Amino acid sequence: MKWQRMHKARANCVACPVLSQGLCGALNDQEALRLSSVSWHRRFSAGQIIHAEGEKPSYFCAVMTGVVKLMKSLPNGDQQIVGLLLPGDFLGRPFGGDSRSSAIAATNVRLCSFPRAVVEGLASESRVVERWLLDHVSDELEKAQDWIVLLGRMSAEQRIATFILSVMRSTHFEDAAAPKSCDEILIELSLSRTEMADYLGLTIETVSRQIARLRERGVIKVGASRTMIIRQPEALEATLEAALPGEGPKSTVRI
Amino acid sequence: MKWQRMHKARANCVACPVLSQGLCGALNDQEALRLSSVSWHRRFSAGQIIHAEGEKPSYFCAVMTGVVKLMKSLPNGDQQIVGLLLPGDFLGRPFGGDSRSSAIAATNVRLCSFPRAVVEGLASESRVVERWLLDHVSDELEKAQDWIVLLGRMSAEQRIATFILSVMRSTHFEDAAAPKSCDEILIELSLSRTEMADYLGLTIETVSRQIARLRERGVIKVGASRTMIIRQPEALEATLEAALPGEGPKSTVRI
DNA sequence: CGCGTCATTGAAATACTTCAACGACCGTGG
DNA sequence: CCACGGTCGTTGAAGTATTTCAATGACGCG
Repeated sequence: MKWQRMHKARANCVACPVLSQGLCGALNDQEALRLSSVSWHRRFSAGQIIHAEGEKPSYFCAVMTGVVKLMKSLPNGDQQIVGLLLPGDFLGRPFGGDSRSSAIAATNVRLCSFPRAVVEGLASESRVVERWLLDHVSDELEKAQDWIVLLGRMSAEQRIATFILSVMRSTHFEDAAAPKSCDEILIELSLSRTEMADYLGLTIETVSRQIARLRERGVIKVGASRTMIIRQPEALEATLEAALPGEGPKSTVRI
Repeated sequence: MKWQRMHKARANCVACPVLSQGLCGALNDQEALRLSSVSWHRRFSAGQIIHAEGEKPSYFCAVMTGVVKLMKSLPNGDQQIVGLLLPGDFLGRPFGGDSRSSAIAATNVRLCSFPRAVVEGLASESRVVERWLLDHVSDELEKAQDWIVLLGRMSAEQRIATFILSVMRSTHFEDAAAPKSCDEILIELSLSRTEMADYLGLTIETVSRQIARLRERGVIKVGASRTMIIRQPEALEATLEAALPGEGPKSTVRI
């Protein structure tokens, strides 16, 4: 397995999440070589603009480490995060025009960049590349639809709980297979309070208060520098089942 | 027979919006023939379930006429519309598994249905089909991101204004080219108040009240059966520019 | 030490929801 | 034909979750 992968890519791709989870894993040797020969790495520190709204990006980027936020601004200065990119995710719309949102590093970020033309050429020639792109965009669409539900129908408490759980699951996904009894789960939020507010459609104060309430209830323990310890994951999940007590969820389909 | 059919589509495709705006327009003669030979039309009346959340749809559908709503339900019975499909749009995730939302006819609907396998086969073989799908899903993602901004950051008044404007633009798009002086624009909402509420992340009462306010201000005139006349489109647009009076939009990029 | 950013907390304001009642419309059946 | 019940939309009054405004504390850095 590992041996086979060694052929696929250059040495510095071996430990790259883009290979294990992202686009590069879908490539054959020839394609991987072609792509890696024109790729280069870029670093951005937290807060730096990777590219601005309205610009046509001249390259595609795969996220290697860190978190990238996609933001939109309103005329009054409000901002809304419309997506978060994690390692393995892709930045830039294939065959698209100007970007409709700006991409900003939420943490320190390492990107693997490829010229637009090369990726588009690869996609036009390779069935698997175009298929991977289609699947990836479809996944992003489904995530966006989940977020629409969150923003449209959830209370502040539920939004916070959802966010914490999603961060937990994205970093401790192995717990699903092996439910260790270590019920003290340490997570790193990687977002400031302001960014959480922009992501969850709340104000910074509401975010702070809801986190304080969870802390007071003993559900979480807030650590320094955007870390937190989850002591009662069930309590977080319980807030999401907003069904009325003593009554199952209404199964009536509204027409 | 065969020679006579070498034009792009069957007779009943001629006036079809899927041909002019949707997938079928991207096909060559051979592909169009292949697809149309296995397609069949279905009708749904308003409120009927086209397919349910969690099921794997066995066919893809293109919307010919009417509006389809994609909905998600919460355990407490709340619902949220996560997308609206208009004529030319496509229903069903290519190469996807179970549907993550249910599709319900919002109005009377006519669909053109194709077996999954045929569309997937076509996409695997034809570059343009897969490209069209990619572009279409990417468009849907961008629309979803715009909706995230609406749900995350807009007031009820702004949501209503945005919705009315979007309906107006989708039916009177030609006005952009030729700004006729007929400033009485008649639109058909094609959504009930309940559906508007589910779409905009509000309650039915709030929707009703906001529409009443617009009517009282003379911005719109509410007609029967989900129609309305827009008298001051500028007023609707003005509510979206929520910039503070006498002051331009803040251009400071928050980090 | 002082300064800036970020987070927390309190009190007041408000936008939206919830609860409740009523009116309009429409097909059904007497 | 009109009375009846159903759905849908409107409106009012009360309640509440969240925002807004404002002040303070914690932390890192020159």
